[in-house]
Amino acid sequence: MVRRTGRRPGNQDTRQSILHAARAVFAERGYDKASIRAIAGAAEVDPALVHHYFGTKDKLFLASMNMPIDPSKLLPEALAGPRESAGVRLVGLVLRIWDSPAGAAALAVFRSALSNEWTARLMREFVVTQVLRRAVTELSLDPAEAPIRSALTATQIAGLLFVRYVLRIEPVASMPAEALTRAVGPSVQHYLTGDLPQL
Amino acid sequence: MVRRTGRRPGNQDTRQSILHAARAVFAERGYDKASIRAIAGAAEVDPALVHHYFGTKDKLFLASMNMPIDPSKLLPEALAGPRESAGVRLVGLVLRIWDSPAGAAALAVFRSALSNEWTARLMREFVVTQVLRRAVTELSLDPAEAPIRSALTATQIAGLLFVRYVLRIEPVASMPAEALTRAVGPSVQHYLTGDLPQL
DNA sequence: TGTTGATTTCAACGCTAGATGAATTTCTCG
DNA sequence: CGAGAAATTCATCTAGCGTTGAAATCAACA
Repeated sequence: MVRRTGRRPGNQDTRQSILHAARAVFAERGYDKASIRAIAGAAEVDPALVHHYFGTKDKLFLASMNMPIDPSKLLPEALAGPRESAGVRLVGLVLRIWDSPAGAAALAVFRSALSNEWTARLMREFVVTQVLRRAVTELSLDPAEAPIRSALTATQIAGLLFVRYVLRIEPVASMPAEALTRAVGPSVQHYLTGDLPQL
Repeated sequence: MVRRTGRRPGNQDTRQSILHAARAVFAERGYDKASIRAIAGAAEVDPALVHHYFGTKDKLFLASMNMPIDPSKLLPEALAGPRESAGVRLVGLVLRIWDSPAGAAALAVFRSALSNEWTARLMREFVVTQVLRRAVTELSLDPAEAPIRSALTATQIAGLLFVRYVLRIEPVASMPAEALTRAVGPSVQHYLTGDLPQL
């Protein structure tokens, strides 16, 4: 048994404070404009401490995005049930996530995806492998049509998030999630299981 | 007639080169990551010259976005015709603009809209006052329903642009515009003139 | 108490950014 | 030509960034 002397790990509140501050600042400003100094300031901590705990800014970003949402648990839950209402349930799930406190992390990735190339790649891979591909198998779509159906679905959902949370165009910005779900769900439903025009 | 002595204005090539370079770099990198130095480099010009002609970076951005597209001429053209196919024509117009060389300027605003707050406001005001409001009157929508209809339309179109030109998710990224128009047009049409669920 | 090692701070490096003002070149006209 | 104004360049300022390494602080153990 290795008897370690010296100060025991103790105060890891600060590590958590930094993570919380990082999520908030990344969500508000996006990856590039969120400075380590600003995050440290929000956590009332010295900037160097951030590096001491997380190394680089990249790693901090990944660490702060890591915990929040697990689509492998949420998606099947939303997609299970009648195929005819999967679109509505999917939109509802997305809005519920984004409106929740955990949605800050998702918004951070979204905001960062335009200004920064590697966060865009991060988001693209996440969307494609964790969301779309999963939805495809869950709904047992025709493999030939699956890519186009999921990409079209992505257009409607991405646009919804863009207008509601980034551009904040009214009345979409402050509508209750339920009403928005009823309005947008059918379009998604159509992309998932409706007739496709000849391409 | 005022006869000014000294060197006549002459070489305005450089001013134009700077504008061209600015549009290209802004479109590729977005407002924040497009540096004056990079723009000057692309125009093969000293960075200070850019300031000499345009003052600040803000003004350069506005100047380079100024000429390209005039929605007051294009929109009526696209919206005129049967109401039942206005959605398809609108999507077709948008894709034609973005695929054209002039679309670089539009893409610049779009890319910049997430990373920078005042460019987002710029885009929001442009979209609301120049596009949506115009479309509303052109289609003579019910004033009570107009805001929600145009905002929903914005979600679908913004998402389409986001997935096709920013995230570049296949197959939407490289589909011919016509096929995409056929796939997405009906959704837009539904938002413009279809039945709205109770809100 | 004094050693130890984790926690936290301090000061600084190297870099890039937008912006400025003086200096220099280049052209046109009297 | 040479004066004068525009076009263009040069050196530089200030500010912020991520990052680093050494120093200081602190709590638990021997």
